[in-house]
Amino acid sequence: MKFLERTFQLIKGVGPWRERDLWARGLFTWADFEQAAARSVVMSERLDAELLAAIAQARAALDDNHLTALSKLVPAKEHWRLYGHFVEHAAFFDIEADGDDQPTVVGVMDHEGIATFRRGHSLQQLPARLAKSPLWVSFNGSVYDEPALRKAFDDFPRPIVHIDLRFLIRHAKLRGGLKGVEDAIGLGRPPHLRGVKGLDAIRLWREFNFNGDLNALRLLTEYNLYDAINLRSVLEWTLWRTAELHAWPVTKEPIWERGNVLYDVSRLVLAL
DNA sequence: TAGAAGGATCAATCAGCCCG
DNA sequence: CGGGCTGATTGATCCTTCTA
Repeated sequence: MKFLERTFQLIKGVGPWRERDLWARGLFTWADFEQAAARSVVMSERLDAELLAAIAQARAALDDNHLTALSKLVPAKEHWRLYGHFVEHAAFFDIEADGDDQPTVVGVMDHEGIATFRRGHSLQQLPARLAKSPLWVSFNGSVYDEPALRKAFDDFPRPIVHIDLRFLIRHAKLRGGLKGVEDAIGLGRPPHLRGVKGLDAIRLWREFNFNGDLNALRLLTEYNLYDAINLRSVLEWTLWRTAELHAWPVTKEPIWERGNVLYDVSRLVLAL
């Protein structure tokens, strides 16, 4: 799906309003605009010239896989459009915490696969792992997870782009928490994970930490990894649905299948 | 070309929301 | 609950266009 080249919000002077206006005039992509601007004035001489230059810059940055340059050209609100071009550089992550917002178990899925990090064991390796991915995906992570991690670590890495699904799902006319969204789009979880919620994570951690209950840790870890993994399904579903709602032509790319990764989850949990 | 009006973006403020 | 960012809202500013 080509989302990036359908936005014109690349310069000061073109916001959501002008963009909608261009779409309404039949200009949907950068190429459409370039053709129209070559024939006559589209917005104004000055804005046309600036937008043409910005489009050229964006094209060049795309060719170079230059995420930093692109993230500066496109307003943060539209950063989700970059995902399709940088799937290989994305990290999906979710944290569990104790009652004091101290991270206990953190799940990550990136190009290398899935990984779990736990306080008192492997949590110190988390910053290095996340630092490998310049694009982060989370649910409410810009509000909760990232600040909590920043508080827990002296020098925590920063992403170049952080896509927070909490706000993105509104593009697909959805609201609510991650679990609710999963239900709404028919994304399943195994029976023993149904009904487990964020607040249960606090209890499960205590049962492991104070009583050494290994089953509690297993359940907590599995729950956490499902949170992280399902982010990808929810994100891709949301993008697909957004395209559908806008009637953007969609080249049918199947939504990511979790199968192989779910097998890895079982292995990882059993190895605890 | 100059002045003014209209319209769109931008900046600041506020409440809502979802995380553990 | 406590935290804190996003998105909606409102007011201010900039740009463009119209008229003479």
